[in-house]
Amino acid sequence: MLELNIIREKPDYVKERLAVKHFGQLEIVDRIVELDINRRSTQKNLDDSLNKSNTLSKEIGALYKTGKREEAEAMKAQTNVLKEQIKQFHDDLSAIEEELKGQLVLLPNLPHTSVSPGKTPEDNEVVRSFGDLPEMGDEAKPHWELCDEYHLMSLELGVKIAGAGFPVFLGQGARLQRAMINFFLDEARNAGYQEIVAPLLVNATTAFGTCNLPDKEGQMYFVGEDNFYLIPTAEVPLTNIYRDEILKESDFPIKVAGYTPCFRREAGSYGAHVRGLNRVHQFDKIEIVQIQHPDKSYETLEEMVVHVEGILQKLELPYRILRLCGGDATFASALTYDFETYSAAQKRWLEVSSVSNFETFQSNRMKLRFRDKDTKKTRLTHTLNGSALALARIIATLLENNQTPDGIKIPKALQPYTGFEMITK
RNA sequence: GGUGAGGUGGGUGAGUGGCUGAAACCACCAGUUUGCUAAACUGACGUACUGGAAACAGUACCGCGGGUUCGAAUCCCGCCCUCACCGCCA
Repeated sequence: MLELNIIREKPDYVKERLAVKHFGQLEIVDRIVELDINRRSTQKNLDDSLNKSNTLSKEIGALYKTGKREEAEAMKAQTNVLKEQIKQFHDDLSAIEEELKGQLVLLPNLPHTSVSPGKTPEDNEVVRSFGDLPEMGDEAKPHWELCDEYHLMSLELGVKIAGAGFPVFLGQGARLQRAMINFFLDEARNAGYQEIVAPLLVNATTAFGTCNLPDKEGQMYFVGEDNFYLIPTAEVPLTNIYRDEILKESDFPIKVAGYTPCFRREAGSYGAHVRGLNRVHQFDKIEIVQIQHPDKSYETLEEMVVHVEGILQKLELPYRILRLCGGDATFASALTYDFETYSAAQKRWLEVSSVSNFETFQSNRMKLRFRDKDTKKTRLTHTLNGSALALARIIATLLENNQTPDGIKIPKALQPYTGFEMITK
């Protein structure tokens, strides 16, 4: 949620930046400015009326105390008019605030100045690439064939147990998965992140805090019986740990990491390129989250990018980093880097990580503040997060790129975790 | 699931209709004292909104929402949550 004072002070600048994200409903900005003015004058009226009412009440109390009953009774009549006014102003204010919040929640975050105004994924800027693309020719098998051949994963079994898009990992496939989880968590811990195990079900307030509600409501599984949402990413519980907090500057940076399964309905996204593990309803992910001082958040973003790169390099996977253009960036982020690894058999890049700075967009919703040591006032923090890493697709790439006639090679860094060097039949 | 108790500031906890935005104590912060540390002493010490250049002033908030009353942390109603015991259970 954008900060109201930016909209109030620089509505044209806000519109200009929103245009970079190809946000069409710029009239919302004008409506917000209008509502804000109404809100303030109504607030003033309410406060003034309340002030009169409070003053009268005190006088009445004093009169009773000194035994002047008749005078007190006479004064009570005056309060009736005030009471009606107060009720009216109060109702008006509530209505205005409700609409204001409703409008505010519709605006996406303003993009960072480095974000290009492109529209589609093709317009994303490749920041850098690493590693040589594997050349395997046409006999390279896609990971879904490899999974069958080596009995690593079954989507059919998932259908039997749950439904389409719920993979069941088997034997060496399951062990590979567990190895990666441990490897990624160790990497995060070595980089200074506190490891956290958080709930997989969250309430609506939490989902709102990280902007998953109302913006992406249809993307989350909802447990109606108890009004819980299944988390689409650990970002949701991990960031909300700090909701409604006022931090000290010495608390920065807060670095937490957690492994969780992630649940996504992925409504409406079916087709040829979502085969196998490319897009599933449940996958495992290690998420890193940082809460940082506004002056340092972009340094932190770079640090997180370097962290993800380090993992991909240890896994010996060719990757590239994209700076998302305005049209492809997510609703809440100011700047996002996507990481893609190249899958040899599918001959395409697969997104395996997304690292973002949300600036104050989430913290404003969460009322996550810190006390500025100079001004002593509270300010909103910046929040950042990134996948380090998302599992299902990493496994897809790894299987495809490391296939040999004798089996599938496990990268050296992972071998201590898997306990085997090669996946064999 | 059943029964009972309770939700007050960072923490403990007082407060049953006006003098309470809220005692006291603890913690935190600043300072004094002190070879250092500790202790002791002094002071400051909630959040948000509105008006104001600021100083400052007004308003709201004692789980949330409504109600009674001139006036509610305090009385009434609904909801949420927590704790204890019993039952069930990994």
